[in-house]
Amino acid sequence: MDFIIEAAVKAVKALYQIDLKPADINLQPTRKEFEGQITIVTFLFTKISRKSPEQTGAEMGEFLKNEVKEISGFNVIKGFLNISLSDAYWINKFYTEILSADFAMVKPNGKKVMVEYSSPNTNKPLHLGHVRNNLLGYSVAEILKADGYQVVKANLVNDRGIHICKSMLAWQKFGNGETPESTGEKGDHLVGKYYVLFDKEYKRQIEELKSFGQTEEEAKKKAPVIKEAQEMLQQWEAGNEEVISLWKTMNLWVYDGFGKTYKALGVDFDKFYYESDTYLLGKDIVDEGLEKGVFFKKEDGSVWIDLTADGLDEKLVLRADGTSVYMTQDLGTAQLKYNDFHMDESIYVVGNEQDYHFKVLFLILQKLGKQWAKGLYHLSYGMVDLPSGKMKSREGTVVDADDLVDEMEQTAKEQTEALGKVTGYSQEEKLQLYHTIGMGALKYFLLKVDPKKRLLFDPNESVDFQGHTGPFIQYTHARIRSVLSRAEPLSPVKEKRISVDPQERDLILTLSQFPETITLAATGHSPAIIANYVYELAKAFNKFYHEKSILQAEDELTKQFRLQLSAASAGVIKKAMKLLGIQVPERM
RNA sequence: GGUCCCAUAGCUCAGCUGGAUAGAGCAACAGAUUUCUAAUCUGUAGGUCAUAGGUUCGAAUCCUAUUGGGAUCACCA
Repeated sequence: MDFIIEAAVKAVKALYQIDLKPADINLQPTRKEFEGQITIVTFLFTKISRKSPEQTGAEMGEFLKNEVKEISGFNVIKGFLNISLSDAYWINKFYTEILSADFAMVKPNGKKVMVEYSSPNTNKPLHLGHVRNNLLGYSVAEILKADGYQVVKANLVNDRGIHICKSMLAWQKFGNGETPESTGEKGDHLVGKYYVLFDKEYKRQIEELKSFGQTEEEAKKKAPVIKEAQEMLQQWEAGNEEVISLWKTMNLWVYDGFGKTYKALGVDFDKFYYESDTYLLGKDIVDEGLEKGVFFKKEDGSVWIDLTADGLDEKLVLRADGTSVYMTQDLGTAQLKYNDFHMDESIYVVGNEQDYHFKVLFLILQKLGKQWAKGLYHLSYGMVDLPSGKMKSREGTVVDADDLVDEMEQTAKEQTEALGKVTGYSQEEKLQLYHTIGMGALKYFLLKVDPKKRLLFDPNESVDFQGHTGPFIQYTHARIRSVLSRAEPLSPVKEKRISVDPQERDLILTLSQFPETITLAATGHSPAIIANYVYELAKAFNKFYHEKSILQAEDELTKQFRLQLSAASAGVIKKAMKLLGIQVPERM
């Protein structure tokens, strides 16, 4: 719409002899209840023109209409100049822009970005909170790709630490040699079961000690199982063969389980980092910081950074005994990742409870003079709550990711069967369809919301399949494909149509916004922008579909035009949904 | 207590760098199918945009304060 802005600048110059910058012109889409497609807000110009908004608008409208051939008409309501663009403009936009092979294909921008997401603990299965993380990370990566970035999807697996030892210990004590093979249980669930068992035993021992007169605090420290777990961690760090072997075995079980969940969710990674490899990193950065005077040492030997001047606190970066803390590790890992890929930007998809941590992490790296630190971004998202409150994996009160996937597929199956839509499907096709629809509903439900807002998930009410949902958009796609399958295959455009109906024009307008929407979503790191866009598109198509006949169009040229328009709509829907990690079926 | 985030219709959410009568979906009610898939479409009803000030020609949007909810301020990760 740059040509309108340019012309408006010209109009102000010609009418009122004032030079404006393009940024001074305020364009917005015309509201549906008014005639026109694009609106110039003219309140600003009234100061210049010293005339009423109505008169100013009318003068400018008249000038623009004469100046710009694409403008076919205008109307003025208060300070709003509503401009109608000619059919020829929309027709041309459709044939040359939207139907062109490279529509919404962005050229590589030469930038590399890393998206780190998922980052699970290997002591328990994934739950709904992880699902939000995975879907967000995957989608943001896809959106950045579509916007021209080279993307590295990374997963930093938290595979060591006291929490892992808890599962291991409980399995040793109560497991009787159980394996995923012997029980048929998914590996991550098996391990998670022992994590919960540990906690039960731990709590029992605490109560026991308390009954002997110990305080809660003492009991928590003295309970035999926690001591054993701590000992196990020390043995792990010392490289005790038996412990390492058990650790490897149980981690493999978990990875096998995670692999299945990732596959069901449709997410993947280019690079895995393991904390067992990285937990000792960062000490050289501590030395570097001490040298540069960014860090300082306290009497006990612990190393700190003073961030009070930045409105934050003093923060520990290395313990007195020389061992790492979380921050030490993350400093080291950030450097490692940069050394590996030299990316321009790096996005951490991590929950908002770590806002403070990342603020500090990025600030420290900047203070250390790391040039690449300015490309770091924390994509913070809100927690997923249940009506009953917070999810607690130690207590087993979580919405399990695998259960959720199953339930979604089951609901999709029930809905589909109730509608009688699966005649002529093979068993395999049915399962595939239920998966596509179930996941479409779940993914859309989680991604349409602004990431930073917390999300309330009611498992009983489940996820809707009607209205503003994934299946609604999938259905629109399927319906288009159905119409197209009834027509002859599309042939290259020989003759162009010369007029458009309002529904067609709205559809062309919406389609044409796809490229800018991708860029908007990429810069804002927000799949929600894509989700809301594709919903608008599906609605625009449904309206068109409802009011205009495609196969029974008035004449052959109109029919061809509408088929092309439908095909283009299906194409954009498919692409946009792919950016959300959602597949669209051919039939449903 | 310090810092950060959130608050829009009964419910779930949009509302871009300030612009028109604050929009969708669900739920409620009323309609549309001998016609390309009704998981659709059309209409009715539903709001003091948490509250109070301020900036502005104009504020849901920006600023300040207050209230409510959440997170964080670990030698846990």
